[in-house]
Amino acid sequence: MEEPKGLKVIAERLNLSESTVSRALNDYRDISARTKARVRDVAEELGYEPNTHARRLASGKSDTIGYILPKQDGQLTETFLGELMAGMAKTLAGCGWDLMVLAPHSSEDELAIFKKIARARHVSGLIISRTYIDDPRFRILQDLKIPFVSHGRSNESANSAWLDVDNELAFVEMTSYLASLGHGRIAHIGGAPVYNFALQRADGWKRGLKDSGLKEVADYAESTELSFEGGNAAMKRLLALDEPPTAVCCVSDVVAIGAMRAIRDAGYLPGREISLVGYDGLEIGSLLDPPLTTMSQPLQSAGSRLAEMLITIVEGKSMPADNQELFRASLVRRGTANPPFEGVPEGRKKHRQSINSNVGGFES
Amino acid sequence: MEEPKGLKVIAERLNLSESTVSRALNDYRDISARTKARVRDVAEELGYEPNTHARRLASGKSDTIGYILPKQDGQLTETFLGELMAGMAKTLAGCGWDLMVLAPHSSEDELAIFKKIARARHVSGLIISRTYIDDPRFRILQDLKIPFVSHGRSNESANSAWLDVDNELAFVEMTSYLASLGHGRIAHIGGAPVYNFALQRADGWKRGLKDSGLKEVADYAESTELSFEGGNAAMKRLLALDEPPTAVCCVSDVVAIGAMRAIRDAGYLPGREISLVGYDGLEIGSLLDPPLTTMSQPLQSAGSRLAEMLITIVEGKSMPADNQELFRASLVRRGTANPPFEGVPEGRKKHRQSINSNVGGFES
DNA sequence: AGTTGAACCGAAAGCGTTTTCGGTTGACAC
DNA sequence: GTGTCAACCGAAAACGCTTTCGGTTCAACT
Repeated sequence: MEEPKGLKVIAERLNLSESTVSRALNDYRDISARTKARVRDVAEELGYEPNTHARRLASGKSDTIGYILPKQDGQLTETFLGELMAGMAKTLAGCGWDLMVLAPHSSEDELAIFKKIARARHVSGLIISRTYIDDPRFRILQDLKIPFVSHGRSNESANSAWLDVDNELAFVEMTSYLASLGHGRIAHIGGAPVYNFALQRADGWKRGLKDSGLKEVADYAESTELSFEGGNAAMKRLLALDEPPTAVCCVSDVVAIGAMRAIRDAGYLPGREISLVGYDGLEIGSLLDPPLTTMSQPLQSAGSRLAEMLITIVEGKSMPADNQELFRASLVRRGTANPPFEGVPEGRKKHRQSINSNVGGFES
Repeated sequence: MEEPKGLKVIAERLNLSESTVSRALNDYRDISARTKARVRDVAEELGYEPNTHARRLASGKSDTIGYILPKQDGQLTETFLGELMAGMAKTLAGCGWDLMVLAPHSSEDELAIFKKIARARHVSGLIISRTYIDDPRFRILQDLKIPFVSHGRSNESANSAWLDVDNELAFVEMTSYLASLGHGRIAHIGGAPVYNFALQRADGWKRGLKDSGLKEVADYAESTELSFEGGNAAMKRLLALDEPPTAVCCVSDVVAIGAMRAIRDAGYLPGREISLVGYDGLEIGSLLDPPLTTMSQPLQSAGSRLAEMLITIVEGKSMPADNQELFRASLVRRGTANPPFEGVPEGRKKHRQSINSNVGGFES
């Protein structure tokens, strides 16, 4: 049972040296095809698996990349983690690389992790997400010479590698879509202006308004935290305006769901008196009543692409700045975006009316 | 800039041998306290970080555990991944261990991963989840002598390590709770009877019925896939019964949400004519209308505990069978579980009534 | 004075690869 | 027959750490 493993045994079996076996396995070109074949056969037969640590020590490579888990501050914002990581892990595995996850407790902890990696080099590249508009991590990682790619852009990302969704375009489309339905008073509930995507989405909304020939009303630009309560509160403020919007672009599905609730509580029906569109494409949105119209982004492929990009960078096959990709979100039409309601505006005052009587009626 | 790192420099600086430095850093007891302190100081000053691969090669340990990502077959079932993994990663990091994630494409691929690990030993332990009632992985991992702990039990888990939620107890409590509210006709929408948790939850429901002196009606035991559609379909079947239940225990929140929709579509209001309770404690449930009553399980701490258990097993400090822990789920009272509706049973025929008029009214 | 035994530390042998550097062939040309 | 050049392969030195095994020193007992 205690068979001595390693290159050694397979070398002895073939009367070859260990170095030859090693080079055969690694497909060096100064080994004859015949020898390679013989080596491979025996390796296969013996179920040989090289010792990862020895290999990495000798080669000086780590074949490992790390993914920094976003802090679990929000609640269900992490719905996408599974898919994203699966995407990364699979393509990495395809290249013989490993995926290590790092979960910093705090920002200082994150920095400590960076420093450790810079020295120990046991992780040869990093993927970060949840980028801020001004994100110090870009500078830090560059200074530490740690290869990385970010899921999301930043002001600092001009010459680093990133993959992002075209948030601005998504919100241009979203806004234009609502305008094309006939809406003229389109508001925006955005996220805290520290996150870069929040900024981009707000910009997209503004551009969408302009493209549609609508003017931007200052009161229609709300900003809130990325939560149900945040969306709820923001929507309440919008509803309290003298001239409330007839449609709302929400920075995320969660915020949109909060807004839906506020709309309901005010006696309206989301998608009828007030249309709204979310962002993220959460499955859960389709279970709502009415189902939430939203923009969805690719995740599995994003994870996969992030991994690919990082590998080429780590291997020096491409420069970071040459790896900047924009994915595109796509509109998922469900039930909450419809032409403006032509009915009695007084509905607003009747709080307990039969607002939900046409459940599901939008989907048919 | 190219300072030679390693034990060597710090040894030279102190006129010590590398071996002494190594042992000082690793807190061997045959090194004087004074020397240890000096070594540590210099190490600190130099920002020394041991080379992971060299260390692992020499020591024969890998200090790494792997987590097998559950297959992404379902849709939003992976909501918990972020929290769980954060829990694992953090406690592992505290012990100097790494977390590697593995994402098998298929069952065969999973097996291949196991085999590779068994040989390469670059991962010294595994955490698996989504256990089946008859789960071949337990045998395989034992045969391959790979230390592991499962998140969830199985028929095969008698003498292996696991951490699970007491699913049965949770459903006993859930059922009893509904009974205590006055319900006499309590149904169950369960999951596919391959998953162990599905079985346990069904058992809990049965025991809960018995404990409450209710008899088990065969028609009330539904089984379906873990999705919105599954819950929806199952609920429709229940509603079509001559004597539909007045309350339903659902195997998951997602299923419960599907069921809610079916209830609505039939012209009832979830939580009024028909009560229901979900399971998982998804935040999203609180955003529904009415908010979903559910059982929630601890996740971050589960991840943390899983990691702790596995470490002690890998280090040989405890036997797998001595690491079996049952966590407890807790009832989250929201809006969908209430005393039986005393109103007109004819409500059932009026499809388009004002069913949503008392939105939120259950929570005050 | 001799013995014992902690208490400390150094030398050196690994750990299992990769990789550089030569060395040995044999073929082919001159 | 000497030289040349590929084509192949082996020896051996890393890689940076851990760990075993002794060896020295010095205090404390006989």
